[in-house]
Amino acid sequence: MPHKLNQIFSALADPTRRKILMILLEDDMAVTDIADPFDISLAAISKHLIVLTNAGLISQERRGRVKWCKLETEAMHAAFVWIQTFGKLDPISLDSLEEFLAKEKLLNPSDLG
Amino acid sequence: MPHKLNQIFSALADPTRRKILMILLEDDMAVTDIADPFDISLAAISKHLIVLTNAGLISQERRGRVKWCKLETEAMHAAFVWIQTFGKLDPISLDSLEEFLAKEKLLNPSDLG
DNA sequence: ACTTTATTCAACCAAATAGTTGAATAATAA
DNA sequence: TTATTATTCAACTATTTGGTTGAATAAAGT
Repeated sequence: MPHKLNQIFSALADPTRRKILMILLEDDMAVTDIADPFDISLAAISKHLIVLTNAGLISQERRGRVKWCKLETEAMHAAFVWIQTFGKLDPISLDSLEEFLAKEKLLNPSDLG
Repeated sequence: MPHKLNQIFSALADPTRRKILMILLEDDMAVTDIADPFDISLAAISKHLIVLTNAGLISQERRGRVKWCKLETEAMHAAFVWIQTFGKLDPISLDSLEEFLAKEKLLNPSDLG
């Protein structure tokens, strides 16, 4: 029973897992399809998905022999709220705005990792 | 040279480090004073502070024999922006931009007027 | 000069992490 | 039934992590 935030931030700390989350932004997906753009084994991806599931960042539902993965927003929101509550963030920064716009345009997950 | 977000999220994943950050919200502090409320060794705290420093979440400045630690907001902001951007990637919308700006302002109410 | 205070270093340990490979399970297709 | 496909399990490895202790360094204070 580790604190949820531990698991959430820990899950987000890995670039492969962040990339998986971005891929899932596009659509719900099967494990094999998620694994496709990566160079690591399917078993490794499977483990990453378990970590993401335990953190509550995604959910997995088996239908037939395929396990569908979908984003769950609540956990990410919890992390967001923690940071927001923490406060002390800069006032409107042009930097972050530019970064935001750049990323909006790209939509290439690998560029955001 | 791991990705900055790796280090930031990884640093935030540990409850001791999150607590240290909150303590530092109150004021800049020396290592020993930060360590006071914890039950672990000073050396362990020292290591945590190095992790936080490497992530850019705090800075340390030696004055005399005391090393002063202070929050640095930029790294936290980067994590914040990443999460926020994550939620907004789906549609490229003016709405999301406006929302982005609105939230930026809300973070620091004193800048509103 | 000696002592105390503040912090880190070095060596170690146990547990966790991210990866591998090969076998196992489970559902569908031929 | 026999393959094929989708996913996980098991066992292993290398690296990282969070902690310990005791010694080392550095700057004051007396």
